[in-house]
Amino acid sequence: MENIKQDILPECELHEEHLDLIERGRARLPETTELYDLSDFFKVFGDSTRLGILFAIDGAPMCVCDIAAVLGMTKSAVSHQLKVLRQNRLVKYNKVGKNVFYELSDDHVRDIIEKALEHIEE
Amino acid sequence: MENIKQDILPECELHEEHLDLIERGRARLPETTELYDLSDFFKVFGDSTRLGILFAIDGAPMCVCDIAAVLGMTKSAVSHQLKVLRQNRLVKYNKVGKNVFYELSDDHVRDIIEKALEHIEE
DNA sequence: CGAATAGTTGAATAGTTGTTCAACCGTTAT
DNA sequence: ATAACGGTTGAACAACTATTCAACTATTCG
Repeated sequence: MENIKQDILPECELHEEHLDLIERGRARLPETTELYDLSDFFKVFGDSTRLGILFAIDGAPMCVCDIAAVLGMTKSAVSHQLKVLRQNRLVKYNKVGKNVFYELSDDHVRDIIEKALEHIEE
Repeated sequence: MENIKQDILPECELHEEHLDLIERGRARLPETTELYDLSDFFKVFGDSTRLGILFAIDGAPMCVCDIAAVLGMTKSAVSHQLKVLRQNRLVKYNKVGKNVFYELSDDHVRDIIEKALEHIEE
């Protein structure tokens, strides 16, 4: 999902103390793939439509049409975003007749959003 | 940062039960502006370079050049992303001679990243 | 002073992303 | 069977975003 950029020569003069800081900084850095997984995860929450969907279905499962009505959007747009949420396992669904009811896949999702809300209100 | 889409007519047939579901869904939905603030906040974390910076400076303040060396990127690219982190008050800095040392603005940032890491490892 | 280094910035470009539109599939009801 | 509805999908387009490049500021040092 993103390009890899590694092992480019630093452009600044590297005194001993800085070399030490760089060494320590590298040690704190997670694996590249983990960094990408993490940013991809946050990207899912970085869209107001997807957040809206998560809030809407939090507590009561809803079908696509009703989610679209709640958000004031087309079924298609909502369905596209539900696909993203599905792929990241943030929602689960079950079909009932012509309807597909979506709900939060677990309470973990709620936690993450609440933590962020806390930070914002300050 | 995003377009507003509201009060579009729902396209699906609205039986009474669905009207009730929609009503409840709307009640759970936060204010539009709050939804945008929240998604904007997550967007900041939705980039591996910015996450890398946050991990790198977590624990020890670092100057731009050293951050660039840790990540294997140019100073310019790092500086651009530091600006985003500054604007969202996730980092603070102080100048020492020619260097600008950046550090995490508070422990809240750490918490949020850890919560997400928990969710991913599963 | 002038040269060198650290950092910032704006414009340009390439890549990504969200919504729309139209076509499609599956289920239900006539 | 066929029409109608709920939902999904792929292509296209517009808007956005991250990196690069070059130019710039500020500070230090000779």
